[in-house]
Amino acid sequence: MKLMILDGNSVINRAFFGVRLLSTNDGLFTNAIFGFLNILERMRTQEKPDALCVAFDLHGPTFRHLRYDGYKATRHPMPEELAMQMPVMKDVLKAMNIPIYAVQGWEADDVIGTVARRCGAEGWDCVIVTGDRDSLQLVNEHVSVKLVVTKGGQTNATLYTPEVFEAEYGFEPNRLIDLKALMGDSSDNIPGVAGVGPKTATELLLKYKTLDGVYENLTRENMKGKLYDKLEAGKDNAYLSYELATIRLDAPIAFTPSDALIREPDKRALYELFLRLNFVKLIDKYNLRAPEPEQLPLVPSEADESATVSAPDAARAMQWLDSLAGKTVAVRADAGFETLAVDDRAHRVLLTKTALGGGWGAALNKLFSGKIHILTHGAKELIRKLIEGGNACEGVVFDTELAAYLIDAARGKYELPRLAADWLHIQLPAEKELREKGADPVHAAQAALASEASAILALRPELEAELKKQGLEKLLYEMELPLCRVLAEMEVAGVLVDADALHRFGDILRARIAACEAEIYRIAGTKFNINSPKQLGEILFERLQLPAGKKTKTGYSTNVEVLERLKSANPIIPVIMTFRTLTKLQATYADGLLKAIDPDGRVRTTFQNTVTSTGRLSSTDPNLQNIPVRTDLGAEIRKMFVPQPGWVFVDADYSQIELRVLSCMADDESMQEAFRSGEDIHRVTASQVFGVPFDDVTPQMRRSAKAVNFGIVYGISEFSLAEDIGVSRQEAKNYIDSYLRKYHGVRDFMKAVVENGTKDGYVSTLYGRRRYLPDLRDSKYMVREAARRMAMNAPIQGTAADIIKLAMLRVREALARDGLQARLVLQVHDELIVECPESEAETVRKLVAEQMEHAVSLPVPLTAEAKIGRSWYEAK
DNA sequence: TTGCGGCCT
DNA sequence: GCCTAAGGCCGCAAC
Repeated sequence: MKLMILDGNSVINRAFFGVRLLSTNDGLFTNAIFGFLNILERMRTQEKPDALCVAFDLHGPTFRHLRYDGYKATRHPMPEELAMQMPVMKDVLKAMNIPIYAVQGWEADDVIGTVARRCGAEGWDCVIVTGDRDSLQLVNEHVSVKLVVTKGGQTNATLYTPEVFEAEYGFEPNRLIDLKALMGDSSDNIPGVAGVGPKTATELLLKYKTLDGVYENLTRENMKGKLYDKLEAGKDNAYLSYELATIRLDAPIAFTPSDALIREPDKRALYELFLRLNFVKLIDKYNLRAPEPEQLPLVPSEADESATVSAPDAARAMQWLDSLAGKTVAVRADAGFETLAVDDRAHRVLLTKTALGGGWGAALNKLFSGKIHILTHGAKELIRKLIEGGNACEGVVFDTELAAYLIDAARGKYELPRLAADWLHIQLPAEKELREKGADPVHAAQAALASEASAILALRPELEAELKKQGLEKLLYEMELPLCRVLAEMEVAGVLVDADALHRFGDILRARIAACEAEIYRIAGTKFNINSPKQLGEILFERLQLPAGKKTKTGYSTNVEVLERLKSANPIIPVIMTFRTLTKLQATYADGLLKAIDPDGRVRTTFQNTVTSTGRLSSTDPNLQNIPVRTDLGAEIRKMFVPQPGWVFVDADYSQIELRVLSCMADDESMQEAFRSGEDIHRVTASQVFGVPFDDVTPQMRRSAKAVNFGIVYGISEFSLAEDIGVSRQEAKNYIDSYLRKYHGVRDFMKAVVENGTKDGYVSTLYGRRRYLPDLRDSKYMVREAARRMAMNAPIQGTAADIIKLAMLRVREALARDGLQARLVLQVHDELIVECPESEAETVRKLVAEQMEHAVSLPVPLTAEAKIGRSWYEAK
């Protein structure tokens, strides 16, 4: 039989420092618990013990402290982030039915030693899992130690048997005590013999076997040089250390190995704990069945005793909807928008196209007339579906997805089951599981949908309280929620793409690509897949013997920078670069865009409003925020984006919005003055940084200043700046230094942002949008530096994102107010594109620029330039 | 699914 | 001495 005992404090410490800090929503960090369980399970799999228990230290002095004041005096206090996890860790172990042993006044090591000895007495084997080498002294034929080591995020364990130990140390395990007695241990503040370190101590032990042996042979002949004096002087300390270093085998615990025989966990309790900790995967791993979801009343509630939900016919539905005026309901739509689950707290109703028949549209119009307060998950999507169906879309007052995004934009995912687990500690019945339980497909889907509606209702107060706590209410109610309507309209509107022109452009590209291909194969002397970085690398750096520069983790790097350096080394390089450009345009933009054109000739993107960690929008399916513009050939694509016949585009973009925002947030008088002067900002910066009169700024100086301006916004490093503008690191450093001397408000701001971010755990935009950056406290330099750059960039980028969102609301409002047909079609971070009848062009141009410029009031002017054109290319 | 490369602000 | 700019999306190759 075999027992495994874990040194709880030691293992949880390893876990804490080995796993990234993650917190649940109530501020509890969970990384150490997660890591502990990982280690526990891995060790359990490897060792297959019959019994399992954990030993912990308790607060307060031990007999060692009483024996020697200095004992562990220099020990670091446990970080608060770890301390808060300890009680929960113990709860988890209790729920797992794993016994915990701890004795006041004794260390976990002594408890472990005692347990190990009792195992031996009963004829059991014992495996000790710990991160602390001290326990190795316990190793014997019955006792082994799994030493847990965390290295670069990887946790590994080495099994120490007597043989392994002796091979490494050269003496038997319990001589470790003698070793420590001689050399001491700085981490426990065990003194040892002054002047004797690991080398001398080991040498002495190899020669004289034990501490006693050393002192029995303490003569000037045996101990050369000052060693004799050192040992002589340190004798008391050595024996004191021997005592302190000895793990006791007689701790006062009631224990026999069979007490710790492995038992089934308390599944219910463990499930609750894992939910609280967000350990969703572990719930599966430990096969913890979810408790039955709470049964909510169904409609007709008295009549329906089964778990399925029934749907009213049109007459009953309309009657019920009438009764909802002024009330609040949660609404959840299915993917096909043929069923809406509506929960008004008293009833859960399914409005289905099938049951309502011709009354479907009327029911929707009543539900979304604005008289009923609607809570939903994914308001933009819901509103888009309603607009597409030509229905009313008023009254949406809360969105659990948007709320969760504002609360923590770094999460990335905000599915309802996850929110329900996090905030309500319930597991939503999934459609799949309901089907497995025997519900027919339709009813399973409907029941799942209905429980989601109920979850929305229950989530609202929770999320609202958190929004209030974080000061995010205005952002939700006055920015994100109203913006859903605007975004939905933009998505529905789409933008016209000239498919014929795109086809013609694709044909031209195809021909040029074929020519490049032939030329590349000719020079290479063989055919290969040029699109494969692997094959291309082999051709360039092996077959053609070009000097390989950077490497990626899978092979040679073949990106533009590498190719750029090789440009003159071989004529194949420029052709490959051209090939890359052409195939990119062909695949992503010509072919890619053609695939996305709807039957009416328009392309409809999805604007994601819960994706970026800074508050920006993103665009997918297709991405219309990365249409080429930089190169002439690429910009051709923009000529294919056209207004409908008789209409024009108005394209307005903010000038230097991020730098203007920075000047305000940093309260930097010099930079603000530069913007108030109305002059070209990069030129002003150049003149100030290089200390030359404005009129003497050379194009080169302006380019450098522009790069520094960009770099500042991104959280600059001199290396990257040097790389970017092609100067020495020293020169780049000089630029940055004189920049920050001139704009010292910016310097102070950056410093403060990082400091506050580290202290608070998050940084904020002018309007209170947060970004959490726990990595600011990471122990690894690189991780911390990356977080610092994010801390410096997020408030700037995020505030600019807030401002253009407000501008979009104002533009939409003003266009409607003035009865114009003009409509927003695209947003590209600092740019708005509006499509309008030719007759409205000039009015709209002025209106859009005006609304953008006055979206917010700042100490510097915000300027927006708006142009009119017959294509995106022309209008920009 | 991951890695690379490349397009945008 | 670390190895270096923020935020995205997508196509292709290769596993």
